[in-house]
Amino acid sequence: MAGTRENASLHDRIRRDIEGRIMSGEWGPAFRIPYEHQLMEEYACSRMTVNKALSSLTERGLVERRKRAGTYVAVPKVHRAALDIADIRADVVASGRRYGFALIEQTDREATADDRTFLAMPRGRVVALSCVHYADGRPLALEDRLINLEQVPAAAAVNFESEPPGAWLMAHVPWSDARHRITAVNADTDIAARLSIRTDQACLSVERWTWRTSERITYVRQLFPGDMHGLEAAFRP
Amino acid sequence: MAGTRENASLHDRIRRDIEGRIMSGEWGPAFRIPYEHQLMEEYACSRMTVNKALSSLTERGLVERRKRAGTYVAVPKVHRAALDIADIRADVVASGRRYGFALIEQTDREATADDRTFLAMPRGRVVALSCVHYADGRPLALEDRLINLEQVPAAAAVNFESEPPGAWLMAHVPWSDARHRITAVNADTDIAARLSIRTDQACLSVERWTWRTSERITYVRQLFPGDMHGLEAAFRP
DNA sequence: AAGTGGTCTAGACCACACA
DNA sequence: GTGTGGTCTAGACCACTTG
Repeated sequence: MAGTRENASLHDRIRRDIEGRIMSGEWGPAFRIPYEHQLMEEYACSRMTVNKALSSLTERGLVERRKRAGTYVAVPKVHRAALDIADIRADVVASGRRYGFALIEQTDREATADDRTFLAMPRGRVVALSCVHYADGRPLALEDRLINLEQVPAAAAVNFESEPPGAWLMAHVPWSDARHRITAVNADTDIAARLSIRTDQACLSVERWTWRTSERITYVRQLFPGDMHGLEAAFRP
Repeated sequence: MAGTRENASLHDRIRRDIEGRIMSGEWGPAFRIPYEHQLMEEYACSRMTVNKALSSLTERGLVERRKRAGTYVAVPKVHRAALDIADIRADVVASGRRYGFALIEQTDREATADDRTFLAMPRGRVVALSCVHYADGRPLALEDRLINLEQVPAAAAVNFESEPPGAWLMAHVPWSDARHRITAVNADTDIAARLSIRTDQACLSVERWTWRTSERITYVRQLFPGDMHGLEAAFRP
């Protein structure tokens, strides 16, 4: 077992040790991990240090702790993946491609019935946007967005021709929560025309509802040609 | 500000307080959060307690800490979403639907060139599986899977007609890391036949490579009809 | 040079779940 | 009851970074 990191804190080393034993299968699911007092002796440290390591493992879902019973290796039930959905412009620029942006439509209107559903607002004004993101000159994504003007009045004064709405919102509006829905859809003729793909081409649809406290800030649907874009997700943050 | 939870630990309350100030926009991006010593006085507690709250916020990506400089509200750069990809059988059962499973093919073979690429193995034997998952009698997903027999020799003796491979692996094989790739693809005639959908129907493709330490355990691709299945992701791990 | 956060200690009391 | 983990204290030393 070469390659153990030297420059790590003690609680980090304890965590890695236990993690290693779990990952290798040495300590299988439902195995009872030594009590904190035993680990204290083993590592010759205080209980807080041991506790920090075990708490970290609990947060990561690798172990389960029950008072009086002890700490057990968890039986994994799901693949928990961390999906980093970046602002499209930042994503394109970061990958060294040339970013382009075209605003199709920007309207400021009293919320329609659909708008009110998507933004869970009883009434008020919204900004509705349609735009296309380009990477190296090719259409990368078609974006349809609603912004709740009751929550983000400043959005009414922004000209989204110069700055993509996602980037503007990310930088100017604090948000606390978001839900994503990822599906696959066939391009209709309109979508196909916007994205320069054939009708019926499979597209990845990423929908996102963004909250601040209990109020919805924005709803967005981004459509990516299926052959041009995939979401990559790594296991656990 | 009603509704503050009473039965929470102190570090939890501190974390929520700060979280609330950030979410509400009161403390915007790049705002300097009070020093730990100030928070100690404000909450009349020890530094460790304050530190625990701030460390938690750091892990969640809401603040950034720099020695000598202080703690600052982070500028969010990505939407980090936690994607829980459950074992399909568990998922179907949990949603109250009837689960069905059909094994199409199970072969035990010397790894082909493709197999070796997917599993990053120089040589050895693999199990290759094709199967269909059903929910309430309708095809929900087409699954193609490779299992590295060098790493999971027990898989050679399993009859996957009675137990879906995903469920078996989840319960029997410890794994430490996984990568996911999510794309949209058009169904070819073969896929369409297996899933009882029309050719060209958009499908959600979820590919997963699973590691244990540095060895790859399994590769799987699951295809869901785009109109039958979406992935839901919540903000934050 | 000084002040920040990172880490750690050696105790302590408590709630809770199990025997 | 008893022993577990959950939480907290009042200190301490250190590394790092910035003024």
